[in-house]
Amino acid sequence: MAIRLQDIADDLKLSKMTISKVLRGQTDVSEETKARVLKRVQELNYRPNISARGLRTGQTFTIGLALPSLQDSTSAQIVAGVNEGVRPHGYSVVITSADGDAEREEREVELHLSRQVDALLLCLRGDASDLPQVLETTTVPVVLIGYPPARFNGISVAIRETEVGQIAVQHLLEHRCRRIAYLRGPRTPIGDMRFTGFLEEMRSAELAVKQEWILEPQPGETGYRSGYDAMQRLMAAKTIPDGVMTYNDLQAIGVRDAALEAGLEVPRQLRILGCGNTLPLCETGLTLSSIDLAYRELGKRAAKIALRGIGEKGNGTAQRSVSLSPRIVPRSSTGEWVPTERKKTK
Amino acid sequence: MAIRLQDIADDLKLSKMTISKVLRGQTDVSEETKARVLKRVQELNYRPNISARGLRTGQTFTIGLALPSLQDSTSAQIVAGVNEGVRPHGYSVVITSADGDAEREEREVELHLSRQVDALLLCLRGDASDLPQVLETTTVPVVLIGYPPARFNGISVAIRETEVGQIAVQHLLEHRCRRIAYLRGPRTPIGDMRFTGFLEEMRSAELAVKQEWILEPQPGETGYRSGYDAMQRLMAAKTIPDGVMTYNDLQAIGVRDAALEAGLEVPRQLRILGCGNTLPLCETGLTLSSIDLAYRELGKRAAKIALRGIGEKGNGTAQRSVSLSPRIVPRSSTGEWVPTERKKTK
DNA sequence: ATGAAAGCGCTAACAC
DNA sequence: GTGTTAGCGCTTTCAT
Repeated sequence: MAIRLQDIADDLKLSKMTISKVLRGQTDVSEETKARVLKRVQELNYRPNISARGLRTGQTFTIGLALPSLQDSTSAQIVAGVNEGVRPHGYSVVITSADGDAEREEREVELHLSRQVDALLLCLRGDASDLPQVLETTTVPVVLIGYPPARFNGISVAIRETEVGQIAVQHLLEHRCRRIAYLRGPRTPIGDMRFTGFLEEMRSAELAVKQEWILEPQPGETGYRSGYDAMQRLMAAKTIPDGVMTYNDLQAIGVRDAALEAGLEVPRQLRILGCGNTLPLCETGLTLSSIDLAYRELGKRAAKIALRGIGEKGNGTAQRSVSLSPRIVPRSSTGEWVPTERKKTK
Repeated sequence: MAIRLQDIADDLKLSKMTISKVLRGQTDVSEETKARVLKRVQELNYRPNISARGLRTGQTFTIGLALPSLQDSTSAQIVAGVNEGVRPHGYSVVITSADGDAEREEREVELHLSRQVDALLLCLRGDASDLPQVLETTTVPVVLIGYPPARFNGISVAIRETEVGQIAVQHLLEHRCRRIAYLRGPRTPIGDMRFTGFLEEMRSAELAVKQEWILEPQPGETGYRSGYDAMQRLMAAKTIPDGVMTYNDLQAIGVRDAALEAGLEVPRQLRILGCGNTLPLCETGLTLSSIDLAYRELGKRAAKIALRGIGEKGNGTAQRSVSLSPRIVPRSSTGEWVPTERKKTK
């Protein structure tokens, strides 16, 4: 077994209480004993047992992060952000993944509660319509990451997904697009919100939304191919759009390739805007403009809010939900046509 | 406070001992009480306090994962793999990141030990030369992910990095390359091993290794630009290579772009092999051949080994270290020149 | 088949 | 300043 408080006490002929006090920085200990204790603690490499402390104090200094999956880059960013957010406060993060399974989502939450996490960060599957039932009978602070299901009235942090559609249209308009096509994502709340934003902004710009320029990929098909296929369909029509916005970056690359193969000039004849800013190919000749979704920041904010929520039992200065605005990352696929220019290295 | 064993006991007019037994599947309880207990446990939504259990049994059912960073895709894959590996055994994973800081690496380990993790998975910074000192005074099973520093004699799991260099050369040879260039990564153990493998295989194929075809990027420069610049240097020489292998995929894309811009035909005149298989652009016209490093599998294996190590106190059936072989993922950048062909969708 | 007692390592509350 | 007592929620051991 590891070394305990009692061991130090015996060694120093003190009571373990004194050791405990020193370790927690209580002031009612003489400088001398404090020094002796600290020294011995160092030497013996003592490390407090957090389980025991947690049992006594009711705080585990652990927060749970329940994710729908760990495969996608979104999750990875959230994980990084949450870690960053809790670090300054000495908290640890326990991560679980439901791997897209609704039932497991429920079990995940149970697991975290069982572990007595001080707070729970919950990120539901994109198409989840209900909150895990377990949450109804619990008192730990929960922060939802992403959009909450219907009747949820707790705290949540999310990206303003409608703005995604809005700024996309704005950006394309600024670059003189008038015939804008939209490659929808799946029929999830997020997909719908982006689309709503798109429609709103098109309307307020008094631009026509042609039915055939709104494309919907096959369910489960949101990869490169769906973008490629979509662009082919667009080019088969009488009028070809001069701007395309997609649900994610991979689709945008598909759109780009289909367009280039058909001899279209990008961005002169067709401007392409991806979404997610997930591709690291930022310096390629024809670089993809995209929309940054700030998931990392989202995770960080969620963590901060949760941590603040731990102190104030009931509601107190009740935390408010937060939403973050997406941001256009302009690159050459929506920019002017500039023959690739590079700095010489010496 | 949450609901406790005692609450159920009171409610059912039993002792908490009986409840505990039922919950842990002991057999010396009558079927009838068992049923009653289970029912009430469900209704009251009881969840055992794992801290308390851990305090008593000495097991926390938690394993620690200490990473050097959370930003890169490698980490994300390891995280996913570890999670997958522990799930079937009811373990949870606590993740920490040192964010590239050597001192924090030490503190990370301390944190995990303080949390009484049942095992620790440790992934050191690429240029770490020493094991955290804390480990010398601990007894929890440690599994090192990646290559161990010099005098480490514990268990580790790693990718066979020398094989990376070897299979790269083999693959290029099979595709009739004879003038092979190598864009080295940083001077880390991993970078060195890959290079060693490269040299070995070149030697056994009796191919010349020209000094000017071994390129080394500026320290800290392993992105797109370093590949682009490297290729420009290669093209400035008298003889241009007919095959290039890089340290990562982004560099390979840089190489590709520089080559294409200069009018070289890829793969006919120049075959390019990346490393890491990290770019999701698998379906673009000119797709990048790469080497899959199986970090996810690595994480999974590490977890499994650690879990097995928990039971067997001392050494027993002492676990052995494991290494995984990298795998070529051939695509068009090293393949024959095939004009992009695509299936029509109906 | 059920339960009482003891204790895991720690800290809050209160002596001295 | 320092030490004593009690107990967090659970399981191990041993009576009944």
